[in-house]
Amino acid sequence: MKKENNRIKVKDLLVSENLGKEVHVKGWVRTKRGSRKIGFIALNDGSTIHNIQIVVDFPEFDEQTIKLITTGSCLGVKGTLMKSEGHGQNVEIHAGQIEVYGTADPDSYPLQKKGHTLEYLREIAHLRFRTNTFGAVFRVRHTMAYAIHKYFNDNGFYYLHTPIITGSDAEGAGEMFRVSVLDHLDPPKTSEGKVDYEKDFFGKETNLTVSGQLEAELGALALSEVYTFGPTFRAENSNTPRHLAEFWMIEPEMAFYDINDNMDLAEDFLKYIVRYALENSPDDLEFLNNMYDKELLERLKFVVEKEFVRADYTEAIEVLKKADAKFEFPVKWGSDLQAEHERYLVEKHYKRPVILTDYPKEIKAFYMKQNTDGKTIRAMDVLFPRLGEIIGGSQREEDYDKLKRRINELKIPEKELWWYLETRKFGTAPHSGFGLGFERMVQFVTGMSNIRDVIPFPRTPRNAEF
RNA sequence: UCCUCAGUAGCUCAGUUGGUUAGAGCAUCUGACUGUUAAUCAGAGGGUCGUUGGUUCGAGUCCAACCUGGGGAGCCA
Repeated sequence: MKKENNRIKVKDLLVSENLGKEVHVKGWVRTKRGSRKIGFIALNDGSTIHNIQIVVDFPEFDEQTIKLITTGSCLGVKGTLMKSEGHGQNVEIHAGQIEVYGTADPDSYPLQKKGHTLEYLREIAHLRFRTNTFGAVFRVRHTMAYAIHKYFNDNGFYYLHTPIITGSDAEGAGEMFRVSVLDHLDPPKTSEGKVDYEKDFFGKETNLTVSGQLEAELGALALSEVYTFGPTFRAENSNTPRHLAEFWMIEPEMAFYDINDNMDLAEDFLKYIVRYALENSPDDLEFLNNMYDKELLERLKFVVEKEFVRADYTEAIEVLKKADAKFEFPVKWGSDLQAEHERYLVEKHYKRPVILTDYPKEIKAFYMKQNTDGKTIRAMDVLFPRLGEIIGGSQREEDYDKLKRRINELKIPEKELWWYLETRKFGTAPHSGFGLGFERMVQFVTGMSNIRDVIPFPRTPRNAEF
């Protein structure tokens, strides 16, 4: 790879053995301190959470130039890499030449040397990358995204790009964002007075996808093992630290996997991502551990090392009924588990991640494979500490008649799903899959408590800034 | 969407049962200092108290609505 004009990244300089050599570094000023004659600049270029210290003999430089070096300004520095005379760092650069690329007026630059609240930084999301915290979070996010692709690639999965714009609301996963080019003040109308989407761009009603699963299934029933990893949209009015209107979802879909194979994959996959982050982002995770969540590293190691507990829904209900805890919502077979129930199972009872299976069919989606008892389906939810449900998946119903009957029972427009049903008509196969919300996984690994702090530009109700 | 807490200087906050001229730390600016580590020390500037309306002789403080943010819940990933 061609490198730009001999610049060396801070990450490499900090472990460099080339003491006494001339080096060129570029980055943004975190702090400047010192006296009349000597100054110290902490410079960061995003390659690592650590800064390189630039030592400046002020009398050797033009006073006007020195004045431009303030917190947030951008510099290129040529100088000599030296063993540091001070404590706190091994090496430092004694500046020979300083070029100021961009100034940052200290009076109006919104970031101080001192820490800020996450809420304040959220308001300046265009600049928050320049803080230690967000540098760490987004480096870890990248590492995890890479780990996901690597895991699937190494295991023979194909990355399938499912559509962002969809013509069906089949899954019923939530409220959708409509995609339309019609004049919303004066749309064309049908003779019945409704909006005439035949006149719209696609000739039908279209929305932003809520899930790539159904399309992924089509791929799996030919390519055997596929996964999607892309943006997903929900127009729900959810105001919580765990929900976004636009988030990234990972959805593997595998032919010939039953529910047990599915669980094995989910557990192995989650452990792989956590292990990969621990091994490849140790500095960033250590920083987050020290600053925000003292038990973070311990918890991550725990997840990697311990086997997840597997239990079925009915068992979980029994545990909850016997539980020595007061719940706001009643525990009853047939109703969905509430957040408090999930938390009790994971944090109090089993004390490790839990995979729950065989839920009542009434509370789960139409495409899940029905058990022979006529009451439950082969669904599995992976429950994590702090977050609750992090993965939802199932073996899919591969029987044409059963699937069609369920679609009709739930009054889902069968016509819209003709293509989905055809896979069960021609060469159907047992298959399974699951969905993982990427940001929730990043939350778990970074320990950030608000999901808005693990995606660069969060989209939430009444907020689409940047 | 519901419950709950909050909104005062650039940032983080204090502000007593309603009472004269609204405070602190940090940041910024000026000065001092030859090795600092969120440097230190001295001084200075900086406010329509979220918005609108109301109660009152008098509102940062009480009331109402709205806006914004945090936490919890629902919906979910």
